[in-house]
Amino acid sequence: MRDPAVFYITTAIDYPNSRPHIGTAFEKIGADVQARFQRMEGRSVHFLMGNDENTIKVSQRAEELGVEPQAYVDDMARQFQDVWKALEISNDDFIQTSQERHHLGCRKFIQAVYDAGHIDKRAYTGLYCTGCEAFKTDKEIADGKCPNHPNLALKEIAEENYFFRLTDFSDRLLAHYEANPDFIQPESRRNEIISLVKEGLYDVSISRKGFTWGIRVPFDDDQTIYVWFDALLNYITAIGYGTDEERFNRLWPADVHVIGKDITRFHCALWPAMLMAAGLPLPKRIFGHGFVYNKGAKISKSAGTAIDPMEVFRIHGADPFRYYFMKECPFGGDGNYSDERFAEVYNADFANNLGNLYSRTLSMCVRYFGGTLEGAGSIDPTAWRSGLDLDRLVAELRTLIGNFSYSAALLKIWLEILDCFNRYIQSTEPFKLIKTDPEATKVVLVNLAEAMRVVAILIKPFLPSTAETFYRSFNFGDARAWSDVGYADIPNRPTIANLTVTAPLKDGKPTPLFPKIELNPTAVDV
RNA sequence: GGCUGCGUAGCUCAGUUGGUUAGAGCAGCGGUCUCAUAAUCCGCAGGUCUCCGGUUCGAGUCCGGACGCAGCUACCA
Repeated sequence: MRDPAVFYITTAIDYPNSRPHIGTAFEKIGADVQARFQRMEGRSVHFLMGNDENTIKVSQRAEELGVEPQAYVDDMARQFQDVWKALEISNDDFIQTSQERHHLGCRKFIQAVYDAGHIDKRAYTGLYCTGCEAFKTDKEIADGKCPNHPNLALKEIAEENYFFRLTDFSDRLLAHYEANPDFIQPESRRNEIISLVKEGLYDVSISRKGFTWGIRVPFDDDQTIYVWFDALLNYITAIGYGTDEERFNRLWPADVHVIGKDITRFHCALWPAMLMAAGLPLPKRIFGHGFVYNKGAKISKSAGTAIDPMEVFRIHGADPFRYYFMKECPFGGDGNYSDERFAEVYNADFANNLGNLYSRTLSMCVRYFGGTLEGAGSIDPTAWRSGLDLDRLVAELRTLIGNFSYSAALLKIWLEILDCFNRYIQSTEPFKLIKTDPEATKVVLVNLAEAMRVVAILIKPFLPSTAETFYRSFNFGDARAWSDVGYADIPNRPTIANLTVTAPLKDGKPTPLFPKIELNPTAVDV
């Protein structure tokens, strides 16, 4: 039995044919929020990401560029990781499927499945383009021709390939879905997969002949392992399958595979069947997230004013970017991006609300008390949240985040915590109170500082930088290190005698964290 | 063509096993405050829940159909 404190989470590995785009980023952010949250809950998290490099397209692309495939994929892997780092993705590992650990694990796996009798050799018939020197799938064919070589006729060629007997696992798969209702999420995806399997699966071709880039089939040197059979295995080869069994047993099975809704079938049908064939345990959960559509940008692109969503975080920072997608696009469903919508959300939720709370709180502490609230430790800091059932709220948030309901969680934090925070200031009016009763004002400000601390913890999984900035704006870290703080710390203020503003100030005022986006006045049609 | 999902306020979405006047945020409008990034706070307005039919004492919620949108249909998140 695996240690229940371990939490192993993965994302889909990406094709390095092009740079990371908004869809891939959406997935990584969603998985990252979960990873960060689980760490805060005290789990020993292992968060894996990677690139899918054993495809024909990689070798073709490398050839076009005149570089070695390995050099090409290494460069792309570096570029991907640069982006993930800029988005504050906290993955613990990044696998490239061209790495030796993956090759060794794949060969061991396919051999095990072969030995167990689930793989056999059959004729594969497909349309072959002599120009590309490759088989073409239906999708790659336009009007019966290869789009790259429209003058050449496609040839129907039969080739001996290895097939995985997926069909044999239909009943066991259905039984597993039945026994484990949470295996596939959200619910709609689960229904789709069940009906897919009920309609009948096909045995799948898992090898190809005559390629040099890729993983050799151990029991047949002429063949390389083909796409999905190789790609899915990254989840186990990355953690030591075939190279470090002790580590593998410590981490497997995965707690959740975070994937796009388009590849649920591979993860929910093929992958479990492969694991069954090899006698390995199945992952506990597979979450198929939705897609982000880029409607607004498409429209404004023609006007030449579009900002590539992937540039947004370079302009406004990773946190507003992360917030936008986690709040505006329900993770299990689809969402949209547009420059206008981004600006609206940013201004309303970041500039006017979150960032402004930071400014007004710190500025009053500095202005009225020189930045130090003496004797804060003996002041009750719960008045700001009177009328709010914080314990209940935190419990709800934990459930929501654990279920990937990020947009609902963020909505709740803004609506119930931040609004409560603002209303407390409004009702106590410390800016008036200071003229008549400095002691009472101090009590209010100690409460505001405490609200800052609570907000910092609540937003930590979503907005790591902002959360840290909030927490470090007072000297809370002297009593409880930021890196250790989790939702369990929310009810317990660390014991600090004097609260001090430690945030950087300029002319006695904090620098606005999120300067408003000035909206271009919309052109008026006359 | 087949399968799946969706269609609720100007925009983005909540609406639990059908049950009282359909909810929220943003945008809009009016007022208020001045600590703060002209932010906050209070209030107002805004919906024949795509359409047609059915089941029911009662339907946004269930059933059938129409229209529209999206995804998948076996190697693109």
